[in-house]
Amino acid sequence: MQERYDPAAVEAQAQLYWDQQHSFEAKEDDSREKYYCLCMFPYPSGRLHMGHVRNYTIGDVLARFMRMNGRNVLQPMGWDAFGLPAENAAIANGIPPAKWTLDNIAHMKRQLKSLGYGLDWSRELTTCLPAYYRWNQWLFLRMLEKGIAYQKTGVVNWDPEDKTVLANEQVIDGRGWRTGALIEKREIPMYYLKITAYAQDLLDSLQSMPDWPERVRAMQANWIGRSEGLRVGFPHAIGEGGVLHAFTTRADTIMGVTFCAVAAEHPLAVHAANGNPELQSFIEECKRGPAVEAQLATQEKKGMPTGLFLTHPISGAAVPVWVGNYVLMSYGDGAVMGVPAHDERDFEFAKKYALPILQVIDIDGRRYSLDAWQSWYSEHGRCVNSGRYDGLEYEAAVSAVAADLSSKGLGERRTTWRLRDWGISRQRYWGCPIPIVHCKECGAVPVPDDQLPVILPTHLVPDGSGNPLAKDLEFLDVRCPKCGAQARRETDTMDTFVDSSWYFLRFACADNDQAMLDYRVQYWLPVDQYIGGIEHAILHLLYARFWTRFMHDMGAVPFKEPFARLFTQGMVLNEVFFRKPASGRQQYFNPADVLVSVEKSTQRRLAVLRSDGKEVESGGVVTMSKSKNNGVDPQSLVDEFGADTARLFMMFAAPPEQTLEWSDEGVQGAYRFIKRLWKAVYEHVSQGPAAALDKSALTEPQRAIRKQAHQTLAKVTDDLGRRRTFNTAIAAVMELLNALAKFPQASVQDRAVSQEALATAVICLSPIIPHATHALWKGLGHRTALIEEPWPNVDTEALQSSSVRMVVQVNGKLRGHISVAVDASEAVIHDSALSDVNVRKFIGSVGVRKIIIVPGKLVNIVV
RNA sequence: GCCCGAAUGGCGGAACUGGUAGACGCGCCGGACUCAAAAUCCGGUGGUGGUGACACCGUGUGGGUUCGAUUCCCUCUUCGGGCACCA
Repeated sequence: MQERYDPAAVEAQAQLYWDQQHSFEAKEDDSREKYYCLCMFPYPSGRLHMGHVRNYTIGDVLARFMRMNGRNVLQPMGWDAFGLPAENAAIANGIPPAKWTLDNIAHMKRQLKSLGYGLDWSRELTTCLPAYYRWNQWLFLRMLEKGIAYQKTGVVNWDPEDKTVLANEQVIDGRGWRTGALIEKREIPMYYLKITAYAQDLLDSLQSMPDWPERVRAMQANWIGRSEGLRVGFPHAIGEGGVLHAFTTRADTIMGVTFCAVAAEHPLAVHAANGNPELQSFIEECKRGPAVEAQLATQEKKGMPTGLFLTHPISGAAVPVWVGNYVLMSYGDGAVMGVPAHDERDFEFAKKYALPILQVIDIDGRRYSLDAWQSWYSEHGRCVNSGRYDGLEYEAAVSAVAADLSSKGLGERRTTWRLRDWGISRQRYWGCPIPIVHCKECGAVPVPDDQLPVILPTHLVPDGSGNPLAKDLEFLDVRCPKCGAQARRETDTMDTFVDSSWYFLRFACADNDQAMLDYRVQYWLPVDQYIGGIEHAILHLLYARFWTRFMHDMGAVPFKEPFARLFTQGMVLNEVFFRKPASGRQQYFNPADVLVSVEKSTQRRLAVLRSDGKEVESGGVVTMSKSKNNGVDPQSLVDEFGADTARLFMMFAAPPEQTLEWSDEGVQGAYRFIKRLWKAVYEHVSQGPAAALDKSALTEPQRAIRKQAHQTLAKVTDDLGRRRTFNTAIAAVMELLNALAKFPQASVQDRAVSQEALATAVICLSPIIPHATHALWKGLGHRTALIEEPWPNVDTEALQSSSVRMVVQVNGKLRGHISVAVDASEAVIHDSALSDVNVRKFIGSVGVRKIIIVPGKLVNIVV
């Protein structure tokens, strides 16, 4: 073998071998247990970023590990190729999104290959090609048939200058990102998918998904947000009279209602605004407000009285109606009953507008003060000032109120969900066309299956002024499928989350051009291990679970949950640097181009741009992203040190589930380690072949090394297979190598033990640094390729030892160590611990009160 | 604002089920090799006190449970992720 570690040569050779052997092309084989290992497919933004390298290395380590454990592994890859960035690039450079996207894919595919991932490229899929997206359209039509897809109006961000719809991301401080124009909200017709029809099932199933992280299940459960309460009716004589409905989970506080607040879009608000210009302009202001929930929740709470009154359903008192900018039309009935005494938001609102606050819940006679909100105000307690409900506890009060309201026809128990239906219409070019034709006579007509796919033209170049599809006559002009009259194609495209909601199914049969899915889905699915960033914990994963349920209900797949086991990797973060010009867009600078220093006198951190030496602002440490320009290009690592070093460093830097703040200090250490391993093997084999191991004739140091080798194997097996802490697995192998470096190579059995230990180290690292270990395995004299090697078993005999070292504590503080026989009795351990000089010093003349023994570990003497 | 996480040496992190805090790596310091440097190898490295054995302090803050808490409970702070049209 070569003396010098040459990553470029070693990696090219290993990759060539895998290619020639078709090592990663997965074949269905009923006699073998399958393992479908899937990483979230990338958006082809141009180049791989560190998040990709982290994601795909985790996946590859698991895939290779499971392969060595005998599983028939499928690890596919594809491209989430529709989306906004392609249009932005088109606007900036005048290149059609199709060309930009496909070029990016070609480059990123080369990068993935250079990293040595064991991917089955024969199943590659690309969502922006008709071969894939035709099935989006086909399934959308099935959803229409079942009433799961339907049309209603939705609100979008409208840039009046560019006359275009903007994504939330393109709205900065209420203004369009390109024009700086004030953004308006517009209501337009859109298609929705009825995910709420599955709300209960999506929630319930979370209970029986033990192999999903607890935190992801908690986030999804909260997102679905089931809440049980009462839908209360407030009768009124406004207009032709009627009932205003408001949902509450706190019917026990109903006697504390001093106002009701409705959303700006609510019919009562609209009614009141008629002939009330002041209210009209307030409603307009609310409508201009933010569309994003985070901004909505943090904005100042404002309201205005409508001058209208409702009747309290129990007391009959008059209740004023207000319009509140914090009331969401999309939740419940778009109205809330205001109980300022026991709801923090209502309290704040009532104080601001001098509305009465009436305490109706008491907890242990605590003193209620109107001065400031206290957290106990919203806790469950006993009704007071509530007439016939006085003295009732929460449950009893809610039941009593429910019964009374129900008898009056003014209330019913109701389950409400936070989850809303999924709006999939996008007024954008670079997405999957929604297969609908608009006919003057027939209305919205679904495109018949035999006319699918509706092909997206690929030559258009968006210029920022609206969807180019809407100006493309060749696309627009169409005959109505029903009546044959001149008609117009729908120009909205689908949300890209549609594409990613079923791609994992398609990998089973990506080559089938006759059907969306086929029999192979039954062999490969569900996905055994899904791996992706924690940022997808809710939306993508919930949409995929919903989509799979629909397909299950139409009999297309035999399961409801697509991902048996989920692993969420932490984000890769880096500092953000920017300058904000007096006008125009914020400009971001890559951290590589920024010099950070600390001023000695003031301890102030100073960041300057290398090119002009002038200061830039720091925007904190956040996820690496193209839009914030704080990414680090992993290609530079691969170019300088090779793929194995990049992989090893990424896996060693932090446990995969944890957030990783980028720093490339330590890359050298990873490289150095591979070189040391290489050198250790080289020096070992250059003395000729090692003799066979004779386990019965080992010296104490030889036994010790053997023990450590097998302990390492046991730890790595557990760390890779169960704990998924690749950093500690690597550390264990490093320790083994450190021990081996101090181990003499004098005798024949020394060399035999070394041979075994080195082979163990190489095998243990092979899922992580597959190229170098591929070469080292051959170097160690093996004829077969490492990729075909089964994962070894631990020799439990090697782990045996006769004595054990125990810690001795006095009152929980470490005071000494003892070494006793493994099977020593408690009495022997006592005597041994009490005879330690230092221990005796701390016991002194005080009597021993208690002795606690943790077998094999520790003795604690309590005095 | 709401939901979900996280916080340990100069830095990344380890301590898996409540039982030796700081494994492993980086950096730094000292040494070897070298004309010199790089590379490599050897030794040291939480803080304070002590020549030393060793002692005391120490896991974001404040409290609690326990023989024993980085680990469990409560409080607060800071940071990260998500909030439905970025993907």
